Amino acid sequence: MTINLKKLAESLGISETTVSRALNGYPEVSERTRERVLAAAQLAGYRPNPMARSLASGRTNAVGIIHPLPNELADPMFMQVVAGMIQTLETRQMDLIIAPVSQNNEMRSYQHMVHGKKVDGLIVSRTRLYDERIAYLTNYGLPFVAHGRTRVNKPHAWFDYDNESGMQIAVEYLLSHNHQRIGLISAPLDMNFARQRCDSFKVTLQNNGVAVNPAYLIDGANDRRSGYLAMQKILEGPTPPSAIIVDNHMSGVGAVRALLDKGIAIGKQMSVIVWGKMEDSLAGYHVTTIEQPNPDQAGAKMIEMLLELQSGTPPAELQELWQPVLLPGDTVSRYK
Amino acid sequence: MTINLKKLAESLGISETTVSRALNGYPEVSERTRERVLAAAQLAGYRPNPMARSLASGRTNAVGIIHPLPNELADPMFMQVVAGMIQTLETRQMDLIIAPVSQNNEMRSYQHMVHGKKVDGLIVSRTRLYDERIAYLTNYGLPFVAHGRTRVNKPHAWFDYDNESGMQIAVEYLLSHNHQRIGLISAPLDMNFARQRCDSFKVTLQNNGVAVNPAYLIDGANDRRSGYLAMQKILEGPTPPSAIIVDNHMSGVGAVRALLDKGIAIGKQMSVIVWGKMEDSLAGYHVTTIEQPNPDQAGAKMIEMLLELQSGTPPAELQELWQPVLLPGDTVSRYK
DNA sequence: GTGCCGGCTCAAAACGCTTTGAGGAAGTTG
DNA sequence: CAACTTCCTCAAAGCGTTTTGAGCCGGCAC
Repeated sequence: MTINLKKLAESLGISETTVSRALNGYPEVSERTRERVLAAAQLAGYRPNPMARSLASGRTNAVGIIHPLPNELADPMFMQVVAGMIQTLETRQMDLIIAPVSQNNEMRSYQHMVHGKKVDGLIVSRTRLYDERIAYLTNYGLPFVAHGRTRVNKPHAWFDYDNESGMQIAVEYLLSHNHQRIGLISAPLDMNFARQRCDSFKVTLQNNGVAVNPAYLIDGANDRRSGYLAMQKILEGPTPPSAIIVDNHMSGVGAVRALLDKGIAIGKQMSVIVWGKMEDSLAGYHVTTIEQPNPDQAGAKMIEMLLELQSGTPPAELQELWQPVLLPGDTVSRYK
Repeated sequence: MTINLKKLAESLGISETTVSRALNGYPEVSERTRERVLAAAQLAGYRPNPMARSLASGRTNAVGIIHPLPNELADPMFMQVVAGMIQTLETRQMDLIIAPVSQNNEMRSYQHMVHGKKVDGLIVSRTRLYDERIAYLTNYGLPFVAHGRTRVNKPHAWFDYDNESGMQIAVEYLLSHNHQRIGLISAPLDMNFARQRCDSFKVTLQNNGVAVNPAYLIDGANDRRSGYLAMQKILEGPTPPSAIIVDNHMSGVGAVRALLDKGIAIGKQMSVIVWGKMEDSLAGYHVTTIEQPNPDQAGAKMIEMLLELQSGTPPAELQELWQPVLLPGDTVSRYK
């Protein structure tokens, strides 16, 4: 049926070894032979069987990313990161395998991928404070790059945007606009990014001599509904804040929606900063955001880090922190 | 390092054959032996190597779905479909592999997956009128289920929502609200769903004695920006329509945004129906929509169809058409 | 007691590739 | 011209499974 190495070798009157080497660019093959082989392979439409290849070589030429459904994939920024990864992988003829997974089976999925030797390396997204997955991968010895840091004893490779400085910028921006009562809507605090942002939020306020009001701090999920509810709850208090920071895109969409529903003038009655690009989807508002620039390059960077890891660079040397920036919109105004 | 069949068999003093059979539930193994094997495997933490398994058996226990980046994945309905697929696959211990792909390399990706024998079957999403992918898969003989129909000579398995009837419902709903000048914003017409909806749009109008005004028909991409521009263009005409149907979610978001920006009262000055769930993201409006119910069950159904296909059911018997429904919101009012 | 059948088990041959270790044919050196 | 390289090529041994075909053993029918 399909053509394989053996047939190809036979048709050329050459051994399988030589053909394999010619195709894979090994130096111990004469130029003349290589050309003959390549031409014949091309002509015959030969494609090596990846299963056989991995079985024999122990490599898979694929990197994986395991993703909780369905929320996460909806984040436009995440998709751009993935796009960047793919582009980098394509140039190296490697695959990206996204294994989506329903909430609870996450660890099972990791074990499956790792133990099943489906991939040479893994991208771990949305790191948690104490991350079981990272402990597992470290222990197993499979190369991986974490999208976000985590608290773990052995150093690992990670890529992250600076959550602390980003939050500091946001808070100080609001302070400089005279706001004193500032609220924060967080993703679950066992996620590392949420924790870091929350901590930085508190520290920055304190450093500026502003007391933190616990009633202004709400953590939920990172989805629309949760953002909506959080905003509702904040508005119900006796003295609502004059400005709100939302630490993730999806909750941001929900929170803005809650304000709209309550008929509150965004940017006038209530200033809003959301973490993550908001596009132009929000009711004519151009939301002031903390952005993580160049997500596609971030994706590319993570893949490059993974490849370096595979070629022996120690994880401790592969840690990358990029700076977020504040992008002013029309949802923050001076408090009077 | 890791344990394999051979070691397991040795430790039990049994042949590899028998162990393999015991684990895979073949009947030619005595109950006593099977129990011993299962216990030992469990204890040793044995997991068969999927590469070796596929190489030997020719099966992969995985189904694939190739997805253009980045737009498509952002559609919330699509994510629900995927979630449904995963759940069904999990019960059968199978994997879903999403291979994201940058726009142009789509065919290359298909060839890679198919020829590379990475999957036992494929879900083809967003079918086009004349679909190269489907021709390729049909020709190659790999089982696949198309999400959407296509024009092709050999019958294939497909799942679809009834585009014609859905559009008919939408148009007649507007007609019954006294609208006569009705516009349509379409996804690219080489996509099957867009074509069918557009055709049905025209037919329904004509059947009701209303002439089709070509100036009211705009097709673009299925993304936000395109929807925004399309709506702008429609509004610029000398006699804009009094009602608009948008045939896809992403364009719908953009189109509504355009109306907001122009300060046009949605549901009063301009009635709007969008195809696909709009959630609660849109500026306080509850958009009237044509919905495709139970997307998760749709995903499950598609996987089941694929499995049936693999066990020999002819493709012609695996064609499923579900009915969309109109969900009234507050963006359509009676035309006076 | 012979023949046969059913229930278990096994050795060996795939599956399609990579990699190792060996070796032949030139070319180079003394 | 022998000895040593260097360059290229090859046969064979894996990689970890599944699957095929054969064989053994006990029981049952004649």
